[in-house]
Amino acid sequence: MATQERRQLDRARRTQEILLAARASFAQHGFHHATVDQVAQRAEVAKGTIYLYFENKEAILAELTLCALSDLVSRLTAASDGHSLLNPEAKLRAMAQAYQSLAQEAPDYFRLLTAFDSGDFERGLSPERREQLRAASNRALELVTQTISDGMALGAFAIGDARQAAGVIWAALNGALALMAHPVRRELIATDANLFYHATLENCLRGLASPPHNERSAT
Amino acid sequence: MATQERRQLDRARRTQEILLAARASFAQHGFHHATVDQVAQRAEVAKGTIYLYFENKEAILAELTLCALSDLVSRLTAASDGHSLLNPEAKLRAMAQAYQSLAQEAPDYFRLLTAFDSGDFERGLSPERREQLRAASNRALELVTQTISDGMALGAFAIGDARQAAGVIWAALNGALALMAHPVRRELIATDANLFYHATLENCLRGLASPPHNERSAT
Amino acid sequence: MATQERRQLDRARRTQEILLAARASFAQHGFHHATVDQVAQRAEVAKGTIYLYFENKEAILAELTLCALSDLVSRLTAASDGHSLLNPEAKLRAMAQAYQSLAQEAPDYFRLLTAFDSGDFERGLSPERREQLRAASNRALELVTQTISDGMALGAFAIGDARQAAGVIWAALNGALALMAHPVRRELIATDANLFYHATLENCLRGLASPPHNERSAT
Amino acid sequence: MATQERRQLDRARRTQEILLAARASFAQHGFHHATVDQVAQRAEVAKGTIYLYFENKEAILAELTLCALSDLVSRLTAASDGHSLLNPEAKLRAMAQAYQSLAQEAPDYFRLLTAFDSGDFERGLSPERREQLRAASNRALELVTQTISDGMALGAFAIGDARQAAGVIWAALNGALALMAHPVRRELIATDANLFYHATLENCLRGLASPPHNERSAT
DNA sequence: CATGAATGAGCATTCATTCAT
DNA sequence: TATGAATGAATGCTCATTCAT
Repeated sequence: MATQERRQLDRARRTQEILLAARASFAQHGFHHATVDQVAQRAEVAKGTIYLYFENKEAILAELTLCALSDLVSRLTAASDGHSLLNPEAKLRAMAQAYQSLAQEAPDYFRLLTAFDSGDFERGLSPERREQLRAASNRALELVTQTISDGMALGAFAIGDARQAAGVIWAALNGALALMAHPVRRELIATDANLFYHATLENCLRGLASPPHNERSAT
Repeated sequence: MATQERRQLDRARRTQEILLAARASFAQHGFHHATVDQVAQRAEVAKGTIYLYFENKEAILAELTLCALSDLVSRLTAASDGHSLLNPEAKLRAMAQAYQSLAQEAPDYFRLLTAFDSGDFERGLSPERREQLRAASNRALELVTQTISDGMALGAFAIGDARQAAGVIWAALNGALALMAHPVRRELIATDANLFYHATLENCLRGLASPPHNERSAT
Repeated sequence: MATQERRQLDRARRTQEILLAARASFAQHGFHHATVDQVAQRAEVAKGTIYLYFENKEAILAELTLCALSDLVSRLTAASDGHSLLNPEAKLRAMAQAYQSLAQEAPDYFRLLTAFDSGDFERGLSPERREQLRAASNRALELVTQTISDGMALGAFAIGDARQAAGVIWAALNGALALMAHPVRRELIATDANLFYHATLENCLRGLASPPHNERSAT
Repeated sequence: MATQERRQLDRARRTQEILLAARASFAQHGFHHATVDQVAQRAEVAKGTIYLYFENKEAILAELTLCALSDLVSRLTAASDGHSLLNPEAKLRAMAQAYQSLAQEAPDYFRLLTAFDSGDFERGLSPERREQLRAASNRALELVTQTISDGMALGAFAIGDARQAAGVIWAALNGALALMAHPVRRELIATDANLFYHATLENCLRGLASPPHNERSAT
């Protein structure tokens, strides 16, 4: 029936409105200080309505994080698809840029991912949600891993474990973005955020490409 | 007067007790969920007394973060001092290990640093506190920067900006520790935390050492 | 028109369904904690529909109480009809047993009566409802009163006011059932519920039968 | 130290004030509808203060119930002590009168007892509280039981189980008071409350005194 | 008639901070 | 200086009731 379709559309639209409002509120005040009242007000709904669409304040956060991850995967996929298999370095650069674009264009989304990474909220997370988040994260990581694998096959990367290497890049870029996100830190390093991100990426890539020279000097 | 000295000592001791209690409480429940009551109880002090020593709950956090930074600087200094100027790579490895040891031996301190990095609390931060935090951070970064400078002078590192390079390492290691701190992430990358940290570090070092090969393929 | 009849039947059926659902919900969670949502769900009706059949949550309760009273009257009538006018004591015993059977077979109904007796809900009771409840109660009491009157006429009971005596029996049995309904109380008295109820009844009956001996010793 | 004494006195006084306020509020609106705000306002304290003295809204109720039971025990004891062992009937009458006086002079207390009897609140009752309540109830019942035992020894009562008989009286008087507490019920029985209570009591006493005549007609 | 989405007042409870002693 | 009782604003969540479709 058309009515039912309409219903579902309405529901989806309303859900989106609430998510949007929550996203803004969380970004502005941080998850802990944002109140459900604020979200409701911004979404122009009654407070109770929120609870018709989400079980919890935390559920909103989880959903939002999922959206952020989904956004990330989209960007990474697009970046990956836009480059030849034969040039894995270029592909990685494109993906890194996609990551940065997320951080710049949707900083609130990025903060959400960061917050999730830091394990700040895990209390009221249902197992299914947790699994969804894990799966989405995995999709993102897998894209990078695959690219590195391709590079290894081509002899472009002198690396043993592709997935680990993907993690290393992820970690480094994460760290770079986190550092740049904080005024005090940015000021400390005294480099433009873009440049710094770029420098981090290139350092990683050089590291991937160069053979593991003797670490005998270690320890 | 001896009385005054005594007073200052008492005050310092009491301050330390409160900080210790707060550190434990914050670590156990997280900053937001830890209550001043708990801190007071653990410190065996009346709640009001807390406010004689600290302006705020946030001020305790700031002080604690400062302690954490100070701890970090100590460890880095010790690591730096233990190695010859002539082997900057070894020195960097030692400093990285010192960083990791902080994260492992004083995870609560490390979480504090991470939380500060993520800009989670800045609301009630007095300008002086902020400056103190900046200065301490700078001291830490400077130690790394200096080592890299030395390496550049020795020709060991093919890098332009030592401070930036220090930042890159910092960012990467930070990212690695952050990722490994989260069970879901750790599981995702499927590598032992120590190994992953080590891999990240070595990748950075290789990146520092290898000359900037052609980036023509970059966008 | 047949349509109208159909309508009325439908309405009645629906009303019954809702009442049944409410009865179960109220019994399970207690009136205060049962929600209209639950009732609606159990009745397989939309929440709004409830309000087409009942003005209020309280109105449902009132109606249910009325049903309970009606059930009681039925049982009492049956018990009364099953015994000869010539043996009023046996009749009273039968009626008391009917009362107990209600409490045992339909404990939710009985709780409703008890709750009504305790005056717990009177807020949103319309005057008509109140009158209906009074009338039904009166019917029940009248059956007992009549039996006692008969007994007085036969000389079996040495009592002045039949209605008052009926009230006394009612009160006593009520009290017995109430006491036995509470685990703590039952444990306290340390008697089997059935036995206790029986003892209460027999004590009442002995009281009815024996002449009012000298009360001079009373204060 | 005098300070500490003062403290304890203050605390006790405040506790009493809150209890008094709660007692009034609960009586006026019923436990479920009374709000902590109301209690606080009536007690002329801030809402938070309530929670310094009581863990819960329910805890207030429990304490209040305990007070009510304590009051009851006092009255029963006084009534019991005022009469000779040699006249157990008079003693029982005095105790019944004490019970009634509680219901009349402290109807809110009595409602509390009734509510507790009806098992309305048991959710958040700590085991210790429950035990306290049981113990107090037992003390009350024991006073009646003892008197009946004495009467049995004197041959005044033709009864087998003293404790059960005490329960029967308790139940009957409870039922009488409950019935009289409800306007609709009182109107129904058409007797003055005092008279009805008295009639119930005397019927019980007659029942106790008269030998168990043949129940052959039962069933 | 039936639906069920929307409402928003209401509530118990927490906790950082103050201040009289 | 130390105490800890008092404060009261703030918050997440519930649920009876309404009303547009």
